[in-house]
Amino acid sequence: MVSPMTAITESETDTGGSLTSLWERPGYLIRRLHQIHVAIFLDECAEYGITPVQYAVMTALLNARGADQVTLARDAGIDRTNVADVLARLAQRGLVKREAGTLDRRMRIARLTEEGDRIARDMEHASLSAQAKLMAPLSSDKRELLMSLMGELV
Amino acid sequence: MVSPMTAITESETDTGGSLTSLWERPGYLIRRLHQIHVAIFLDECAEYGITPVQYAVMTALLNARGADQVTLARDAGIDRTNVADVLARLAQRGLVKREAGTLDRRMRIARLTEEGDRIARDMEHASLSAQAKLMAPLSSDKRELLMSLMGELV
DNA sequence: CGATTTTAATCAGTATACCCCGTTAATACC
DNA sequence: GGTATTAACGGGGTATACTGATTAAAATCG
Repeated sequence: MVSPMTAITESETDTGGSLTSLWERPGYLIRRLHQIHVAIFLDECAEYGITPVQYAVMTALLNARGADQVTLARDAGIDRTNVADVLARLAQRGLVKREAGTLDRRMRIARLTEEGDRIARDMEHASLSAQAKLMAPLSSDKRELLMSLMGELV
Repeated sequence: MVSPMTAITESETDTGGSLTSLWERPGYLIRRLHQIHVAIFLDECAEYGITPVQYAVMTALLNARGADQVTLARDAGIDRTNVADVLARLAQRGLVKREAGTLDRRMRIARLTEEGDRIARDMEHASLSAQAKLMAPLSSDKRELLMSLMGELV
């Protein structure tokens, strides 16, 4: 019984043959989970004005300082073309700088600026807080279970 | 931490101190899962040219034939303003028609056309196939476990 | 060595998804 | 009655995500 309580029962709506509830399907649950996480993250990190994806890229740059866009895309789990957009936005805000590669001049190596480095580290606690809120309904056992199950699929 | 911002001459990339792996965080796993599901769905339903969200709206319309946009948004788990966009695209393709409500004339009741109804039912197997592909790495026990855990969070 | 292929990045275009604001019309409430 | 409240539309704005096509540099092969 996953019905999202639609209290509207006009004669115009016919809650007739229910095939399969949407919420018994993994895709919808995953999409909703994703929406909820983004909302929580944005709320928690509102003071920084950084989105989850931007934070992913910044964290990837923090771990491997200096990376080309393909490596960055793989590390952060983002499309290659999208990395360029995200980097452009971060660069516009002065959090990231890009230089032409010396070894391979096709590449453009992205690095965090000092401010980008500082913000990325400051946001650590906000990120952890967002995770905690997201997983709050579950016990720690269930959290680990969920993480390992999702890890198997990815 | 290693000295910040030192010129890296030889390799340009410094796989330095790893703080926390991105993939040990729930948000990244959820985002990746979402991306993977969308990709599988689009691939599986390429012949119909229907996106997951469009299919969600169509399925919601299939279960409750005739629904206003607010109800539709809640049932499908989509933003209210976005429902209008999705419905407009579906209406343009002749899969959905919208009529003014009779009981509450503020509402516009959306319904599937015959073609929309047919396509929605035809896509059932493609949707199930996409789910199967997504959850393939897990045993049926683990699938149910994952579903129930995600259900708790949503 | 020259020619082909592969790769990195960019640009253009489309679609989702969320947010804000204001407006209009109809309903519901006091 | 008048006053919220609600449903939808309109516009604009931003960010994610993908598809192509293109350019330039590198690697590979004949």
